[in-house]
Amino acid sequence: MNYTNSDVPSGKCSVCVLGQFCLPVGISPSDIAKIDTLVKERVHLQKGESLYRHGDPLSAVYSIRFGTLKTEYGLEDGRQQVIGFHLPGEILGLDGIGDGSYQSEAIALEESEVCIIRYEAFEDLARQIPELQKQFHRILSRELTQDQRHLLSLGSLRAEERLASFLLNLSQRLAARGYLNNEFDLRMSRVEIGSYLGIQIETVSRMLSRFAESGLIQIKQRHIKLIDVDGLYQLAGIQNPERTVQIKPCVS
Amino acid sequence: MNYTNSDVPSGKCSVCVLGQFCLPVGISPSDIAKIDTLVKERVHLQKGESLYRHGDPLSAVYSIRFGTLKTEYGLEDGRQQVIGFHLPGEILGLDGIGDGSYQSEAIALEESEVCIIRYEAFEDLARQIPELQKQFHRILSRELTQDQRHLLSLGSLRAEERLASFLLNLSQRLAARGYLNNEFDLRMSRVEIGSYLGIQIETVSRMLSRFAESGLIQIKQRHIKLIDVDGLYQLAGIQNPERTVQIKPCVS
DNA sequence: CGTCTTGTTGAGCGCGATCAATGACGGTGG
DNA sequence: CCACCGTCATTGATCGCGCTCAACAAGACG
Repeated sequence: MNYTNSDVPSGKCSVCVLGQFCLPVGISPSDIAKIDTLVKERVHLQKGESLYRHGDPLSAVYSIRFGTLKTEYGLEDGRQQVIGFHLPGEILGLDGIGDGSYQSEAIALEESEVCIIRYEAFEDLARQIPELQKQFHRILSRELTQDQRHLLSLGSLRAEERLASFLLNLSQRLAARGYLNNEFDLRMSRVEIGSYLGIQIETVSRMLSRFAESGLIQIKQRHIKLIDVDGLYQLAGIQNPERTVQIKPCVS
Repeated sequence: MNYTNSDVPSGKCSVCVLGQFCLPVGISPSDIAKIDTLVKERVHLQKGESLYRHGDPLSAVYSIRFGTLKTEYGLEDGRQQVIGFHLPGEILGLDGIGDGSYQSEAIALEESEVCIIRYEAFEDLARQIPELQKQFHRILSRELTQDQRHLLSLGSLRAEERLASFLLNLSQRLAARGYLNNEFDLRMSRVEIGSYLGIQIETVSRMLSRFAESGLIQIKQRHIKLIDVDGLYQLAGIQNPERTVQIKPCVS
């Protein structure tokens, strides 16, 4: 783990391109300057490095500047469950607030960098800036919703449907960040996808091949291209939200 | 749904026996008095009634005074996943904060009563009482941890293990509230347990019968008695936390 | 008492797990 | 540069846990 204490412009929230997805949503420039004083340090992680481990005392929460991380939750017997994959602008370490120590482990899937948000100081600042408090609550709440969708997937969907909704969820989140969303690289291995979806890697592989055969996607190793997005939505058991938006104006 | 606007003593947080599990943890009596002015209304629910539905605009979060509720998350095609079972002192409706409308539906499993916590006013108060803010964040964070355990269960455990850890989790939460924790009534149907655990009701039934045969539990309809708690922990793939506590002093 | 809902138990099947072999890269050293 | 190796992914063959379908039992309720 490589700590960087940086006062260069790119280290400040006020000029960070992720402002619209990260903590500073809906906050006035003068208040963002206050956040700048709070978020001064960053951590640089190589692929495979841990940001925090289960049981580490909570001192900070983290926002991803670039890169991808996974969080996983382990059993005494060694079995591990991947809980989430995390993209730039997302906040990590929130499960440490409850009991003062992280419950999961966060590991970089590629070279990544995260901003350190000292938690004590952050809570103080959130009390001073109502919009910051609101945004933090929104982030926590959306994290809950994301986990609930994940629970629905593991509890009620078949392997095929889980994989389809996983790909679509990833695509949506990439799109929200302005990345190319119908063609991207999977930063996680088949093992990690399988763990996340509660299925075996052979099943992941087979389903991806089947999707490709059906003309829903193209896949070469970890590079994936979504061809028939509507078809994927149909498979996932949910409607394409973009379609819903397109149709609404016509009926109302 | 039956609204009650009550100024009787029992309606106040300051005298509520749930204070130690609910919002007012770690808050001074004078500050609890402020919470009293916020939490004046309650809702009385009959079995089967909804507290809120998916899409309802968020106006409040709720704390359970008595009774049990389930939250579930639905798919367009009708499939539903039970996300959680909720006991007195727990906060409901947190998934509505993210986008201003509830993402799940909360339904009473028995006659229940919840306190209405107007959300706007609550956020204001949380800014004035640092300990209230801290406690709220702890509650949100623990909710995340609970969901993560649930994900581990659905993603990595076999049916038998899921059921064992479900029973133990319920038992722990009942114990924390001072209820009898080795003998209690399941407030939820087999269908609801099955949905929660991502297995079919026949499997729930069979596993319970098997547990009873093995002498781990006694069960008659919805009344359950845990006989061999350590055995259940072993089945669930986790260690009995009470044992860990007992052993620790010896080795250190 | 019959009816309806909820839970239990049995029999057979199928989805996805498991075991196994092969293929595709990427890195490393000769 | 290619040969070698380790890791990761794909594909096939077989197995088994849990699903599905079905019949029956036990309460709950009018």
